[in-house]
Amino acid sequence: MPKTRKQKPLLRFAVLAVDAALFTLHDKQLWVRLIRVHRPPYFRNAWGFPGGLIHPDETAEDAVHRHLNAKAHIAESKLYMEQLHAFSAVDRDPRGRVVSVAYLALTPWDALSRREKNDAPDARWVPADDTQTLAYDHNEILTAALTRLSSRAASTTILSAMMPDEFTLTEIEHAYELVVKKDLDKRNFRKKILKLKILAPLSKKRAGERARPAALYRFASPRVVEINAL
Amino acid sequence: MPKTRKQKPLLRFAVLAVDAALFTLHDKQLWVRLIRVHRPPYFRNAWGFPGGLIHPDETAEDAVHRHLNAKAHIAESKLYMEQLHAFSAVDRDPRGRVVSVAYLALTPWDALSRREKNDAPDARWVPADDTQTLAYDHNEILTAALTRLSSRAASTTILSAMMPDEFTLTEIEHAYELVVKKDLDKRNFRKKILKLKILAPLSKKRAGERARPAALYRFASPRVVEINAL
DNA sequence: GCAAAAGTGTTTAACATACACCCATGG
DNA sequence: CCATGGGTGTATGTTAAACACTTTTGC
Repeated sequence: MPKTRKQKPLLRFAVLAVDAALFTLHDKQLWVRLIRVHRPPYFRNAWGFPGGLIHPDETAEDAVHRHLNAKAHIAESKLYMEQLHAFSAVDRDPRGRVVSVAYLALTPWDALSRREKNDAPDARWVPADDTQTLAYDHNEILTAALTRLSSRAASTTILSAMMPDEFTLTEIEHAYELVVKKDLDKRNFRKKILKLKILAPLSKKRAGERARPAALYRFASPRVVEINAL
Repeated sequence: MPKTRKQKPLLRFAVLAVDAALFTLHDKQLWVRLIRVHRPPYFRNAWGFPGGLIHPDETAEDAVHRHLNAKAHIAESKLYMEQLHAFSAVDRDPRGRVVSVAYLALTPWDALSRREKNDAPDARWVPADDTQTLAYDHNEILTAALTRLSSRAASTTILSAMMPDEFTLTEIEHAYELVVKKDLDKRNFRKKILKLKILAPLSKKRAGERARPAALYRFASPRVVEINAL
């Protein structure tokens, strides 16, 4: 991270921005969306979260949607968002005083268009635990987002916001294991998640996988609800 | 709550403020600190949370301390604070675009000076579940603060921030009952809280209460830590 | 001696955890 | 027929919840 220096603020008042840590599950990994940050002399070809200023006539949530669309090429279909934290360290942006309201955002991989899935010169998906240095205080935001994601996974159905419409019990077990970073016992996990009644069984199986076909499920409710999971 | 109207913003950019929902426990009630809000023509002799603008050279936390001191006459001795949520509804302040970062703040009653305890023309303590209409969107902030307080009480030692240095098991049981709004079983509560090892017994009792003297305890750690309480 | 609050144990049900083998399919 | 991942049950320990009487003090 470039060193930030105490300096005369460029702006008389604090400016308000948003940042979004957007995650998705794909190919047995947790991915986060990064965009290129090129702000010489402070950041040259660095990467950070999509975000930007809040307009006078929009809420913070509105601003996140707008910037995700413009900078990260992510439309808001099936996007789940919750506010994470307002980051207000005086020197968090070397250009001046910018307070940022950070959001945790989730989307199923399958809900993304081809353009959204693919990397571009100015936007890409990277593994969420890839410990690269990000622009501004975005490493701090990333840590907060991963911590929140993990704790919400254990107490809500938040993972429903990253799962495809249909999935097997093994797939959702892997999703939990990725997010809470802990191996789970297959039999105990299945007993527990089925007893919670948050999944609805589909009357079909996924065949053609050179192994025994797995039963398919979907989340019973499209909403994120509190549970006592894990 | 005064009706807010869509109107031309007075400011070109969003202005950043903080608000603090400050609670304390006293006399078997949960109290919240309110200050007088007099902003004609929008609010005349209304009440709301202490708060105000963030200066360019201070963090949001700094601003909360400053405004609590100036407006609510609360110094920061033994003040516990955690960020609640940034409220960004476009019309939340009828005077113009103001985004507010709200904080949940707690203090023990005993840590307050006489001036801080007493009501004044511009500041007073009111029962937290007193359903009066507050200025701005402060009823919404109050609801969020009470919900957060209750859920944090069940999963952390956050109530230590409102307890006196020494207290009886009955007193802390009443604190939990007030905050989570649920009656607890005396025997089960004592077994559980003692097994958690978050309390340290003092070698004295509280006598002179025209009943059997009660053993005194303090919190073993001054920090708020995660537990599996209640 | 009586009013008031402190203190104390047991039983039952639910849940968490640990653990290993057979099954259905594709190649 | 074999490699792959799907699917299943039991035993044990821990925790949650329900429940009532005796003790110690001040007045």
